[in-house]
Amino acid sequence: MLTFKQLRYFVAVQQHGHFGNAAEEVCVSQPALSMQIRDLEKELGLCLIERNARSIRLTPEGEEIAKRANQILREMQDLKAYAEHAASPLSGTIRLGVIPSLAPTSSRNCCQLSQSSILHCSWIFAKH
Amino acid sequence: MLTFKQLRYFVAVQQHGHFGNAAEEVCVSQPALSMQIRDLEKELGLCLIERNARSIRLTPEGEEIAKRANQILREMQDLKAYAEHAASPLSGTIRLGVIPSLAPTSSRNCCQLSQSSILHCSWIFAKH
DNA sequence: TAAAAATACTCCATAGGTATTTTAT
DNA sequence: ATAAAATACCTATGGAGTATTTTTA
Repeated sequence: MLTFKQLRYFVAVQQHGHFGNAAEEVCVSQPALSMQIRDLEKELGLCLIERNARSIRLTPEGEEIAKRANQILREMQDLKAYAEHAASPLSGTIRLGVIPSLAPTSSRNCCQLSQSSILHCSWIFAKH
Repeated sequence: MLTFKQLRYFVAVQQHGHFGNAAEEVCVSQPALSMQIRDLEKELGLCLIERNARSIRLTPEGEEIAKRANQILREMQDLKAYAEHAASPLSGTIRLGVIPSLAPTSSRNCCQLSQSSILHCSWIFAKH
């Protein structure tokens, strides 16, 4: 099955043009990364990388796949970022309650409290 | 680590509103799917699904994650589709050679061969 | 000859399956 | 009482590491 790991490793290879360095970047051994790249090529039925012993170059198909992989990885990061944001205790819809006597009638439901009022407020945070 | 599999299983749950049916859809047992969903929620630090024994509903965060997951899965499929297309023996840039004697000088590099000429052609496909 | 990727081999983590339990209606 | 998800437990697959080999410039 096509996996994110494979895409991550492949993008690392694209960026470094070097299996060893790419492996270091993603914190695995060079053989581990090689295997994942191999599985990816097998999975897609494509040769993604031209190996020339001294240097590495992506095939045209490899370039296209890399572009798409990068996009997918970005969206994955966005998803994670959204989750972190949503998980934060200060996120979500917040209902803010103020002791009525501190807020002049005219300013209820507005942002018209004096500084001293604010200093004496009871802040009631309710996660939506 | 956040995985493609987790997103697939989660989207299946969204679509079926039922762990068991979702599991069947993705061809794994219900416990296997439950575990992956659990891992996903743990990974994201979010509750994605409200379990109410008789029914299931996504949380607001779950809905948002599902939307993003669907988008990612679609791009993943696009990537695979592209790969299949690129892997096809008839894809890529094709250079077509014709025995000169069969093609009138005037029509070289054009599509002006007679039917009989075409029938006698040597077709030379060279994958770019 | 040297640098880099591929291969061989071993080990452990984890994904998945079956059986069972828990929970809420 | 029943339907559905969670948990427990076991097994097997495969992913990762180390050591080594192959390849080509």
